Amino acid sequence: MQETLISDFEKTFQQRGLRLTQQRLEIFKALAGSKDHPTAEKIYAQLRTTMPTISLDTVYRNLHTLHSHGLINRVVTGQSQARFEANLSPHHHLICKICQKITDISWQDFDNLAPPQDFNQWGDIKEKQVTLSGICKTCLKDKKSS
Amino acid sequence: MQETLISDFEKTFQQRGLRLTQQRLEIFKALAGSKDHPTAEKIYAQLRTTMPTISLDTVYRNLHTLHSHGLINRVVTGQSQARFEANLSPHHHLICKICQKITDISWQDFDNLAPPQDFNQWGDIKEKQVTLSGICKTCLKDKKSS
DNA sequence: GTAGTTGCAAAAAATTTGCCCTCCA
DNA sequence: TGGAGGGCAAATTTTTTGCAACTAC
Repeated sequence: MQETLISDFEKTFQQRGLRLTQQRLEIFKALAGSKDHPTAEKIYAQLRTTMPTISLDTVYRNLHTLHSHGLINRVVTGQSQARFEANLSPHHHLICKICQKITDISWQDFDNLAPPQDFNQWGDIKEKQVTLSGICKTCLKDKKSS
Repeated sequence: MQETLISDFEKTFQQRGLRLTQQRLEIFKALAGSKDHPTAEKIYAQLRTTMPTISLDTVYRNLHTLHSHGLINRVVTGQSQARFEANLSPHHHLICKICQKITDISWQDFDNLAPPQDFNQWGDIKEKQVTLSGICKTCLKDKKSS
């Protein structure tokens, strides 16, 4: 399943005339292999352990490239630090206001809900997604004990 | 209606022991009186015309203060620059991927939809909101003509 | 070979902080 | 009048860019 993702990734690269560099592959693999919607800094820190020469600007540059080619998503949050994910299938997010942890969720009933007609006057709607925010179990416990 | 907002604002300040300074009032009024979900920079630029001595850090500081006291919202977006609004009633947003314009929308059917039970295991959900993104009419036209 | 990419360093953009003076409660 | 808040400048944080060297195609 991960391999499928990666071979799709390689194909898309060829189609677009982008070069498949080691760095790009590693950045994508890091995203595809994690569930925590990492920041650029986090990806950088992780990759440095196995690829000590990679630079932070390469991570930023490629997150931007991958995003603009629709290969990764930038998560819609209320934070200023960008968070990314390789999961492109429609889904939604739960965000903890304290620890900023992001959890993927699916919400079938919402997905089946058609937006009101008049939204179409606005223009061309490409994505609809729900952001739920609050305080996660772990942070609730921490609050009580402190 | 704006006056109600502002008097609520003043009351909340008293209750919390926060001081009602000219700057805070102007920042709040700028937000309450605009529909475009401005950034800190935009508010600063606007206020400078009538209050030339206000500083950008005061704007930032107070947006943070107002937000942490629940008097304003930070809009959930996929941008890194923070956008704010004084509209605290539950509503949703349409965001243009090109010009970044944010439009308020209401979506009754969604508001009536209860989140799946199992989301509650996650913790305490405080807000649920929809972000629709795409390309607005104006940007669609610009694309065609270019 | 050569255009697209990288790493380095520096710059830019966005936001926060320390310090001292001011002004609101 | 005491202390929260403002303005200034400097620092941090997050992200972008210019450029020479490098490498995938």
